[in-house]
Amino acid sequence: MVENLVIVESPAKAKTIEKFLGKEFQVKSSFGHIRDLNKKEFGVDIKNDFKPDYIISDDKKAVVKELKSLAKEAKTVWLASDEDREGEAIAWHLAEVLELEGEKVKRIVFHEITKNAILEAINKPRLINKSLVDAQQARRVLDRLVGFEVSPVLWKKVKPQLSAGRVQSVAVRLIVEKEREIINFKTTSTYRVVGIFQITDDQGNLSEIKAELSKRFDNKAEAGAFLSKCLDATYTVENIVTKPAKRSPAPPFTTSTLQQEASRKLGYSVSQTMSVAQRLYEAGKITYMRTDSVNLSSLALNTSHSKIVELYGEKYSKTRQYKTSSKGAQEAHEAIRPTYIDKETISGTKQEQRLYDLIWKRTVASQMSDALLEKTTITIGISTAEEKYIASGEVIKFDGFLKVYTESTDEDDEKKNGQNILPPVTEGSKLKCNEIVAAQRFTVRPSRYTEASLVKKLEEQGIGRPSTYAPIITTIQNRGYVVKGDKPGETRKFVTLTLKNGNIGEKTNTETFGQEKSKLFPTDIGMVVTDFLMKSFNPIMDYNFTARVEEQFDDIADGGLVWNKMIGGFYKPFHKLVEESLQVSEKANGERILGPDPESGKQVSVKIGRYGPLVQLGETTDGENGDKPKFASLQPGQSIETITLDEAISLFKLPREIGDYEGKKVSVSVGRFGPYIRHDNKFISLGKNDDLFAVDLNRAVELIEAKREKDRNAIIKVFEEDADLKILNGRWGPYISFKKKNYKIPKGTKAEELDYNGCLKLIESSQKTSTKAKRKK
DNA sequence: CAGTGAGCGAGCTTCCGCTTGACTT
Repeated sequence: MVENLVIVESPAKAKTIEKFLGKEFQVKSSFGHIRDLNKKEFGVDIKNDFKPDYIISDDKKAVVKELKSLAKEAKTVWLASDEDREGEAIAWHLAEVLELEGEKVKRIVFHEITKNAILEAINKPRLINKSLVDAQQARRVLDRLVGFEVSPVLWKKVKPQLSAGRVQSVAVRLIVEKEREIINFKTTSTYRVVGIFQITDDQGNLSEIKAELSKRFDNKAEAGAFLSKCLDATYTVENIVTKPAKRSPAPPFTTSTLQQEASRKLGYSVSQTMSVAQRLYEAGKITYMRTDSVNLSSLALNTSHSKIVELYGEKYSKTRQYKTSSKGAQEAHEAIRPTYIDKETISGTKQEQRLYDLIWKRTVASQMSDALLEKTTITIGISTAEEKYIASGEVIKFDGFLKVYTESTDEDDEKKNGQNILPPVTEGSKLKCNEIVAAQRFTVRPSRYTEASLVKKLEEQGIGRPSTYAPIITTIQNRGYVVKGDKPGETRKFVTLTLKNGNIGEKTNTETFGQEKSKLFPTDIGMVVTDFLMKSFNPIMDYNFTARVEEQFDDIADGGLVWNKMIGGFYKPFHKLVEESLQVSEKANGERILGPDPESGKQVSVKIGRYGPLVQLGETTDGENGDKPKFASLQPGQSIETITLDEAISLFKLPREIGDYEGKKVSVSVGRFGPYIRHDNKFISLGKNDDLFAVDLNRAVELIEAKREKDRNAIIKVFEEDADLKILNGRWGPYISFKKKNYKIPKGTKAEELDYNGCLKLIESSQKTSTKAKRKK
């Protein structure tokens, strides 16, 4: 029998700690929370002072059973969950469920997983902090109240299965507002003037200075007038300013900054980053990956120092302690760093190695010296005009942390990271002007959020936690509020005026702009739901809502506020909003009237229907006279917000008949799975580059024949015994098709060699496992 | 798998934060 049972949250942590503690300690994991509010019911007894109804969820029953029996045998149970609100609550739930009382239970916390820290913690046990637990209960109950009262309003007013919540609804709001900002953005242009000057030094070497005019012109005429003024101008260096500057490294990674950098530098999605990090953590290669702390342990600081000295020398080392600045941080863990900083590389998959490399560099760089720079600004005067040219350069005098790592930014503008060295000049020296270019530049419209930049924004507002950033992004996409996608760039013309060799020339070029990859776009549903929530539940949609309730949670944690009193204060006005919103009879469908149809004069409108966004021709009230309105679904890429009358009207022209083939009609239309050709009751998807309104009979026949060819190759084997049973070749390789259901062929089994009985066996065994899986759910 | 869009009502959905597997149709 082991006398001491230590319970931590994660099994990987348990394994490490067990090694530090002697044989008389057994370390187990709770796998996070063991109890939660009842999911099938409302879970909160509103009439009874918001009493929570906690239950042990099915997937935790086995864990709890094991912990219970171990706890019974142990003399002392050490609850070592994290030192934040959620961790304290986990400890409390464990104490309750395992029926631990008095001397038998001890609460301990440690800030780093080292032998010393843990032994120290064991020597300084404390009691469970019930105020902190209450703050968690308040957080939990508030989220349940919001989610389970507002979501049903959406089912009634918009569409079933939708959801609303303190975090997700605000995340969607951010994306919707960004989209409207883009829709409403008015592009303007100015003329930016750049002069290219030449100077010859004493040795006769020629060098070039690129300088930008201090003024931008509003239009071509003004820019042209300026260039004319410069025809006979001379240029003089009027002023040279040299200033030292320094740049400091970014702090070590938190969950959110790791997600951002892995997205920018490695192109990982937020969830991808988290699962790769999880594998590194489980392999003992990095510290815990869900954290909001930038703190490094003293051990980490020491190994960083010696590693930096070893690799780059003493003057590259500068030990730094960072302070967390993000709102609502709870700092239960260290920053994300390599467990062993002296290991520059690791074994593992390519993905793991790249992420580890990023973490290693960021951690090490954070403990390195500042980079020292010299910034030079040269002002060039024009003899015939008042404006000045400004040339700026930057020289790195000492690279410091830049030797290892530079943080990326979201706005990858034209600026290069490299140095821009200016040639040596002296005040008063004359410059020869080689060329002046005045180019039309457009204002840049805002870009949509990436997964990672949304996480950044949420963190800045104190919304969501490290463990929830990735799930939030999945949720808002699963609910159909947001889609991740690309947008092709548009092209536009721009004018450049050039002054060279005493002549002013004009040229018109084209450029592409506004191209976006892997960005978050709101759907029509997302917009309609956001508008509805903004109108009916404004206080909850406020960007500061979370921050304000967090303040109250802090008061609860400090013992200054009783949790169910706080919830009561929130619930009364909130529930009134719920009731009021239900009293309004009309549904929220985002309807927009586009105008009359030029042919029939009937009204054309767009709105959300039962099956998604649609256009409608005619009004329902017309139905009295026998004419029912016509409907058509919007195509992917179209939205209620931006569709034009012309685009809407062309949707009614489907299905479009384009001719006959083999005596049967060929038509084009669009369905749930995108645009298709219909022929002889068969459906063939259109290719990505085919235009629905441009496809002709020739192209259609091509596609029909291609499809026939593919179908011929699809059948690998048929059986005399049963016509329903076939072996087919699909997207993922061979599979068995039987009575309209598909079955997998296990790896190592050759499809060609399978006989009738072999197939039946596979079908039987797969049916067994699938019913098992269903039962588990 | 490729129609649909009236209205009613059965029975369903839904939150956020802690954790890791079990899943690949």
